[in-house]
Amino acid sequence: MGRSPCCDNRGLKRGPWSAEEDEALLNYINKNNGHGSWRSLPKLAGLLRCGKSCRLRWTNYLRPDIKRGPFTKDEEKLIIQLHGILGNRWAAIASQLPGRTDNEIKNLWNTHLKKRLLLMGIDPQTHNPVDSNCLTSTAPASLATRHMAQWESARLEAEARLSRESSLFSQPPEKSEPDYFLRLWNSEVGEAFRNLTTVDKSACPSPMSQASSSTKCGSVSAVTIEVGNTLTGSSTMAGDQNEDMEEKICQTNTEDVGHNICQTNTEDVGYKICQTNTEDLEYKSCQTNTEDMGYKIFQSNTEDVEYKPWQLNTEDVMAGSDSSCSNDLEDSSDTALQLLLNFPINNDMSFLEDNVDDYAATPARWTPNSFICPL
DNA sequence: AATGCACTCAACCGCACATCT
DNA sequence: CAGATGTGCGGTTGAGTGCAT
Repeated sequence: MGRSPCCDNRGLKRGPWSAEEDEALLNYINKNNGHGSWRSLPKLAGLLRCGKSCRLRWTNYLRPDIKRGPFTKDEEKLIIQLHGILGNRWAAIASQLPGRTDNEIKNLWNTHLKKRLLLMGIDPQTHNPVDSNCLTSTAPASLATRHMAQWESARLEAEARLSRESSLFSQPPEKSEPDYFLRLWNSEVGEAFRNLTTVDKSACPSPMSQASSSTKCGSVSAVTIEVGNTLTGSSTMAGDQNEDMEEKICQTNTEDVGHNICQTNTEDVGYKICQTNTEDLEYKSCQTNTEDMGYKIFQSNTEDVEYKPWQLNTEDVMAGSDSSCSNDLEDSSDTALQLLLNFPINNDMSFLEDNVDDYAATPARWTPNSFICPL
């Protein structure tokens, strides 16, 4: 490959692994209940490879929990969503896709997903619409622009909230906000929200595809989600004033989607993000108090189903799961990742249901309307 | 059939960070 | 605290493969 070796591996084998080498590596790891030191492993396992090569072979190929086979559409959608949040942090993205390796996801992105986004007129790096001059003649530019503008709105809103809230805590997630998103996503609140969306799927396929499948979701007339959490960044902070700050995301019906995110604080910072329908976008967001944070999650629909992952006070939270204890910040901005992953209702990725070849071959199918509401 | 091109994916490299001494 | 060592990550490469000419 024209580069100098990363370590002194003169005399060591390189290139594709043979079945014998795989077997030797597997046998060693199985015998020793783990790989131990990667550097010493090759000698101990009788392999003429460097430790790095062994580690790579194990993590990307031999590991027993590797999922084989092509990526599903859901996995591809999730990768695109996560990439919009995390960027090229393949390992972080892979952590959200059990059985998939960072290498695999990276390859998928570079060989498939990136091209698809480009064909849609979306910059795969920024997830923003590319310059109109660069759009292909067949790409639904205006649609991509609108969708990505919403995506960007949600992202900026979440980032603004993160930035604002990080200043409220003693240990702000300065080092890596993407990790913060992942912690949120993996926290109890995140899980609760995923459950909500899963339940919601029974009535409506997914938050992401609600717009595209609106005609099939007429029974759902109102969905309200509140995130409830009294957890604060400091144990000395009061946790019984949940009402002072609340988040509401309301979907009034499937045709006329509305989000109402309210947050007012002592500095009277106000955000407005409100989406009234698929064509007319408006978002509202206001924060009422910086000291007292409370989130509620509940979902009500025509059957009056409510979900309340409610945490009444700090002690309750601290006595909860490890994910709650590990980082208070996980719950301080629980709607941030939620916003990013579920907020842009119109961030329809139904194009994943069709392959690029179809798109290129029959651009007439890809009118904005058919993109929003595919047959 | 031979050749060239495009694509895929396993593997490599260098860097950054964490941990150890 | 500083240097050494180990590990993980992201970017990149190139062998293998399939398809078009």
